[in-house]
Amino acid sequence: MTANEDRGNARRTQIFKAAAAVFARQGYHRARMDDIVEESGLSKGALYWYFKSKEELATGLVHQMLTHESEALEAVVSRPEPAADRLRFMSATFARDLTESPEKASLTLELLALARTVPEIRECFSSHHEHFVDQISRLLAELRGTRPSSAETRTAALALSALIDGMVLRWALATQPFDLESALRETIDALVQDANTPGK
Amino acid sequence: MTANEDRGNARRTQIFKAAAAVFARQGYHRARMDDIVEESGLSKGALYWYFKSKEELATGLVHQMLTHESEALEAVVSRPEPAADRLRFMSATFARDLTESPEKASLTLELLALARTVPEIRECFSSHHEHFVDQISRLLAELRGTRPSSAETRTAALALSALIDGMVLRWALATQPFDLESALRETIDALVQDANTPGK
Amino acid sequence: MTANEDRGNARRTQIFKAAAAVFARQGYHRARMDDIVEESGLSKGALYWYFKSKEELATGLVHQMLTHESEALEAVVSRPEPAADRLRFMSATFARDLTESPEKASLTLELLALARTVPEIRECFSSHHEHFVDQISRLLAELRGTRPSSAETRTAALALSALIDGMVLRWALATQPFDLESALRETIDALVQDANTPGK
Amino acid sequence: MTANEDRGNARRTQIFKAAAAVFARQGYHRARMDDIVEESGLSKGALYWYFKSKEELATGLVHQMLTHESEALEAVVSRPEPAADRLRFMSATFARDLTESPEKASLTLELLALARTVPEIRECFSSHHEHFVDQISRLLAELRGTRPSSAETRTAALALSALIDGMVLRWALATQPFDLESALRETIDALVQDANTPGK
DNA sequence: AATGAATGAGCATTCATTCAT
DNA sequence: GATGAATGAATGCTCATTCAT
Repeated sequence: MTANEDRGNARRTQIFKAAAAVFARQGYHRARMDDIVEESGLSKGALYWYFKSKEELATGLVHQMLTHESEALEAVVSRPEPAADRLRFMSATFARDLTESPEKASLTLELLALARTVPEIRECFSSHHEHFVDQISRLLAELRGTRPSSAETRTAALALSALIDGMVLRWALATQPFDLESALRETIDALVQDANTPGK
Repeated sequence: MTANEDRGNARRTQIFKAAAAVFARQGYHRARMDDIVEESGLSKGALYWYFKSKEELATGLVHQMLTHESEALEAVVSRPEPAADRLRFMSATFARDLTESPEKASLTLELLALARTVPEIRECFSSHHEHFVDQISRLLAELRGTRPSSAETRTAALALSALIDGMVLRWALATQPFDLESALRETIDALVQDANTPGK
Repeated sequence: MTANEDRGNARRTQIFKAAAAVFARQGYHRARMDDIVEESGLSKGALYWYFKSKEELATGLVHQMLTHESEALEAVVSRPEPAADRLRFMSATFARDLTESPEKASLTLELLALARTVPEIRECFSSHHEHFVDQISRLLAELRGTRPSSAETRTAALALSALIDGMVLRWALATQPFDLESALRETIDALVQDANTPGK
Repeated sequence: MTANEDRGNARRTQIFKAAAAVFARQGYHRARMDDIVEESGLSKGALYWYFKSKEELATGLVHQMLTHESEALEAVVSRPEPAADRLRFMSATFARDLTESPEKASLTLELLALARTVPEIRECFSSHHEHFVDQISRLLAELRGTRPSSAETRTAALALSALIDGMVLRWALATQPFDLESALRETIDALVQDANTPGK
């Protein structure tokens, strides 16, 4: 029955949202299933009806989050504008999203730590990272006029994506807050300029 | 008595070592105090004689680790060689160290996640990050002939240090292992080349 | 649902009974939650489902015990017989109850000691003491033909209730056992006689 | 060596004082040996040099306290004044002492509860109670012109001593403080008056 | 599907006591 | 006699998971 499936999906989404909030706030290990139950407005039985365990819930959440993010990234990369603009747009979108809901960075850090211990989660992040590099490679290839699969381009793409992650990490932990968007923009601008410099 | 202090410090070091191993292996939350007790060869009472709680132990460990790391970095940055060489050397040392003992990256990720929840740990990382950027700024300033405090230099330094962190993160989580040292070297080389390019 | 409430109350009663037995036998501090769990036949989780902590369990137990005792006392005081008879009856009932289950005195002493440390328990005993004096005042007032609120009557009631408590205390600790009922009876008889003596 | 013995006794007294303070404040079970160490200004080793265990320390303390109290009582009872005055004086002294240092009542309640569990302490209190009744009997016998060993006199003495204990108990736990001295005085006065009444 | 009472293994921490110095 | 670091059994409480209803 589609009606049932719909309700099921709605429930799952509801639970993911609650779990995301609680994990971001308290961390995975300090989050009790009861906290998620309360946050979600459902009952404990319901929660266990949809997810067999806390770990499975976390795994599902990671799947969902990274899928969303990949899709968003792909949407940006596929736009018709010039590559440089798309790069800047991507970075800005990314930064704005996190600035508006900083708990996302927190949550991601938490789930990254969890990835060390839970192979399935690790797999998710690992392939997401690869996908991320692929997309950035496409952009950089256009920008530099190289093939996306060239070693140089992939190295640059890996560097850029690592840079973004590292910047977000520092931003999330910084005691003296700084503006993520401009920090990223300045860096990207410098790199894009290099890319256009003949001889590069 | 210095003898007592010495023994006390030896014990603390012994405990830090055990805690580092156990946290790296199992993560902070899955690590039981009994595991650390066993790993350290001491008794539970001794452990609690030196650290009031698991959290205080973790905090102490972070202090110690980051202090060591800062000192190591400073030693490298203060060498007499040309800035570019020091930069490469730093990156190589860093990469080799992690490649030889990959559990360090694991441990750091774990403790970074803990920083979100434990203010004192967060403070440690935050100031360590700043210190890191300071040192890189010194190197880049020499390299580019600018002042270490110039906005451009600091932005570049922030970017570079973020890049290193992000790269290590990806390396630690990658399902398909890659060579951290060469990945870092290639990136650094590219950047150093840029830096030497007139007009930069 | 009333069915659920009923079961809940039954559980609570079951736990109180077990806790009373264990506290009486071992004292509050030497009683382990596991002992109460075993005595109650429930599981540890169930116990903590109904009481958040050992202290809350003790507090609840005191509430229940003193409420019961107050009601019993009130029932006796409200009987239709002459005041002197009610006084004797009360004392005899009290003594017989304790003689039959001496652990009650033990338990009360234990909880009194706890009252020093736990404000809520102290409050319980304090107001129970006041209530006790009120009831005795009613009896003595009838007996002596004064108002229950007259200073003399209240002093006498306070004295009498203190006397009963003190006697029970000595009885509970005496190495050479004595008969609580007759000790109380003789004292009360002497006092009642005084009360009837003209000029009092 | 007497010098050593003296120091030993001084130490013991010092420890008793500290233990009394800590037990009164925190109760026997919540008092840690370390608390007593700190309060006494001695070291842990020293404390265990003089007392083999916490229980032995408590037992020794009870011995000391009750011995003091018995001696004080005996001193009062042996005075040359009329029996009624001595009775009043005893009660007043008793009340003033407690009012000035209310922690004594707390401490006694705590140790009474401990008596339930520790036979030696129980024995102490039990014989102290008997001694107390003996002394009161002497007073009442003089007052009433009976033999101290007559059943009536002993009953009255038991009642009076129970009354005092019970009153102190209530006073120690009362939420709404009352004046212990006058409460006792009024009661004693009433009883003394009775005692003088012919026919009693 | 949903509820929430019940389960019980797990764990951080405490603290009386010991003992090498 | 005195010190205080070290010991380790003991224990209150948590919380993921189950299951009768």
